[in-house]
Amino acid sequence: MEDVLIAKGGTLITLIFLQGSYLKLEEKYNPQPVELKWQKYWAEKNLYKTELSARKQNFYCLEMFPYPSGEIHMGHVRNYSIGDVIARYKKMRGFNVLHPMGWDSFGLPAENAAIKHNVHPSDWTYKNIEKMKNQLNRMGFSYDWEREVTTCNPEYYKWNQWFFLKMLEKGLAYRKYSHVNWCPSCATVLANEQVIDEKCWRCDSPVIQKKLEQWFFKITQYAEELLLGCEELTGWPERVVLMQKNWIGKGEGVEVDFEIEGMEEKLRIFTTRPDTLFGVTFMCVAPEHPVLEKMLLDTGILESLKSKYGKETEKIGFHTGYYAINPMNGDRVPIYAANFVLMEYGTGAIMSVPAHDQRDFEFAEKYNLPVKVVIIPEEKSDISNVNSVLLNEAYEEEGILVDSGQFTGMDSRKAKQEIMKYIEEKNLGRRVVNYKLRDWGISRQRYWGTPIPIIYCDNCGVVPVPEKDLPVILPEDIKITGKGSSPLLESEEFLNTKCPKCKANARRETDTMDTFVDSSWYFIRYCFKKGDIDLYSELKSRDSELNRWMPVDQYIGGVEHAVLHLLYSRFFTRVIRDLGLINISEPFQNLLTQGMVIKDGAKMSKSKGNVVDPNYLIEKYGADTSRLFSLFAAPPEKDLEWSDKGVDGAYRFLNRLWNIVFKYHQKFQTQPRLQIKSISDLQPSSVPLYRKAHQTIKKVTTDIEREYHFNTAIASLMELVNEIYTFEPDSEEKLEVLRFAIETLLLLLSPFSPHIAEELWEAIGNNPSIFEQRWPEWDEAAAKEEQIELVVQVNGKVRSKIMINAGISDDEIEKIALEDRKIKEIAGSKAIKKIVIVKGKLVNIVI
RNA sequence: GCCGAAGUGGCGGAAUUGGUAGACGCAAGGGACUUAAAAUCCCUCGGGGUUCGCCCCGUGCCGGUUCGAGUCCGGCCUUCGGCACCA
Repeated sequence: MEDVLIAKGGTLITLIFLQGSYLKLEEKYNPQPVELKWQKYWAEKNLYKTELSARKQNFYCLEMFPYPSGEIHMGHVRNYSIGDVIARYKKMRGFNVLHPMGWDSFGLPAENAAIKHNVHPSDWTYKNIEKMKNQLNRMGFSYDWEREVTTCNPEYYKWNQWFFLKMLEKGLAYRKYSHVNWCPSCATVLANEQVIDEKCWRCDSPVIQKKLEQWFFKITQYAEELLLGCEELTGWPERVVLMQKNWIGKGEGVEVDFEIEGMEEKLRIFTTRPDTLFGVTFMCVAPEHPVLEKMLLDTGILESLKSKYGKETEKIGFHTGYYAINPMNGDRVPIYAANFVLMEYGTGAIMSVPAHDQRDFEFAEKYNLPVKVVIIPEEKSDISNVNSVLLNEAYEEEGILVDSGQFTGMDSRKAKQEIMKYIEEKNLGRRVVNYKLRDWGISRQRYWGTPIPIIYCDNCGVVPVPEKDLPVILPEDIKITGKGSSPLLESEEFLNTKCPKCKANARRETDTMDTFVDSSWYFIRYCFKKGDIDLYSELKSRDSELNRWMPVDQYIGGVEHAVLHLLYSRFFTRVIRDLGLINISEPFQNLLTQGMVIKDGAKMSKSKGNVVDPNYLIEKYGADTSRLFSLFAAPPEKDLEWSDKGVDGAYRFLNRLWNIVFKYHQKFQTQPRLQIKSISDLQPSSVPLYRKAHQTIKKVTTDIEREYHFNTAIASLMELVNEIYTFEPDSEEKLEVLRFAIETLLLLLSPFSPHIAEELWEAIGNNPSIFEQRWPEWDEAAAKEEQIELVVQVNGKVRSKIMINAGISDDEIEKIALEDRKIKEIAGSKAIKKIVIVKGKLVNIVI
């Protein structure tokens, strides 16, 4: 108490001398030492360790893990800043927060680096992980590294192999022939991204398609469930859900069997337009269709057609010489083989209705095939001879059936149903559902991936590696040349093994898994601590860690993963559910897809030379400024236009904050606290800042809760700083109000710019860590304005603004408005038709 | 082609449920401080008019609903994403 009196007397120096322990704050904001100081403190205190106390609610905050390229980029800074704000905010709100990070560390770039720089993919990858981990820590992100996941670690990919075996048992993994991109010159398989303009990325030779036997996951078995599950994705952006739905691509229709003249076999087609069945003038089958083999055609023509299969824009085909009979009307129509018919969808054969399908129309024009109109628009239904009119394009809309036997005159919607019924009754076909979704090919003819745990034995055939022998370790002593077949084929030690069944000599599968397998369940792995885990025992545990944390409460990542990664993860979660490991189906409750970081109107990329290096930003401005700007410049889901000047602005803001705290921090350290009980006890000049502080708590809190609108939350923090700058603390009470405003400000700022908040929090006499503080709460009475500005409109135009007391009655508002000098001038003697009053805001006088 | 999102000052953006368009920041202009500059602090800042009181116009374009529309409805235009022979 004596100390305080001295301080009030103004002899601060004496006080410091007496106490000898006040905290020193640098006069100028120098971010680097401050940030390093607190990063060290947080690490030593293990502040981000995940806790699981039953008293608190759990919150799982997850950001998409990076590929360890060696350098973080602005996209990471943005993604992880968003996640970090949420994690820190939730922690301060009293949740147990799981906020992990890891490495999607298998994949092609490591092999490319190996070829280019002659380093082992493993060394290259782990070195990169170390570098990036340092960068992420330097950004001050609050990860619990005890749960770090590294997918290229056998401890992790062992479970990829385990899931593979489980799926094999359940018939969800199978082998079939499939195409790969093949470069004849490098004699190697190419990934899709290595094919540029149908040429090899390295040697420019044309890429050909080669058929290899490969492993698939039967995701199509879950197609309907994945589609239905979309309805539960209420916390996802609608467009992402829509993209998922479109990707699954459910099509309801009918399969119809057409007899082939002179063959036992029937030709089965799929159509969603049974109402056009009477308009069939020819049939088309995919070049791969098995019926073609029985037709004993010229293989040369067929092969050339196969080479034009798929992506060609021009439609090519040839007549097989065979004819089919339309079961509806007995029409005899030619069967063509055509490059535009896909073997993978439906039955690989179609009925062609050129009058009502644009693709068939183009094909018919090219090969001079007849066009038969069977549907006409309702408004033209009086035209008598429709087929004498030449079409310029197919009529694909619905309409009225003509020339369609007993169905003539029906509208197409009804006809669809009636014809389907007819087909089923007459046993000509059946209703079916088709999906665009294909099974997931997981085989990659690559080295740096999870070995597929399969052994090929001459006696026993395809033999799965027994679970007890997992993991099948990726051999380290290999040579990567980029040419020739997979490096695993060259590794005798890996390749040669014994058959687990008959112990004879056998070969291992040399393909590795698609890296999407790794990322399809890493969020599940995070629920356990680092090190060897035992999913077997999890199978038996009812109240497992897994069920306590899953689903992810908030997932944050780029929209580029809107389909594949998210769909595969939803698939895996269901498989894992069906194994009995987890009791939920949807892994991600809420999804935030952040926008790209743009500079000079284009996505940042090395080739465009418009990249901003986060290292440079950290060096020049520090992590707090980098984080703050990337959160302030745009709301998270929108693209962010980079602006060097804007970064200056964020830095300026933190400097203003620093300077104002520096000005008062010694006073706060020595001044005793006063209790502010309620806003009504304050002297009038204290009220505005106190009120502003409460309003800011409300604004920041609701902005975070409302779709994470950090940009407006930060704007309101800036407003509070501006208000603090105009405040003169010339009394003890006002100094206390100032202290309250600054403490509030630091608490609210802490998730965004954690280091400076922590430093200033300590400097004004509080104990660290600020992250052990509770998030502030606002007092509605204090946040409410006493006086409001009443907007007075006449016929919807603003004519006057009057300050009134909040909460006065409508009658009084009306009276005040009509007595206003300006309103009298305008409204004058005119008759008032109507008066509309919006509580506390506006009055509109209609004359 | 199909599906989706978005168009607001010189720029990034704000306006939460149909109720003051332009919060906050950047840039620009002016002033204070300084021998000077930087930094900092203060003021102005959509366009046009003005008797300096205010008035008119303004959220891609055209129309509609409403006392009142950036916001809702109908029709266009532009930009950006996703899918693309899926029968």
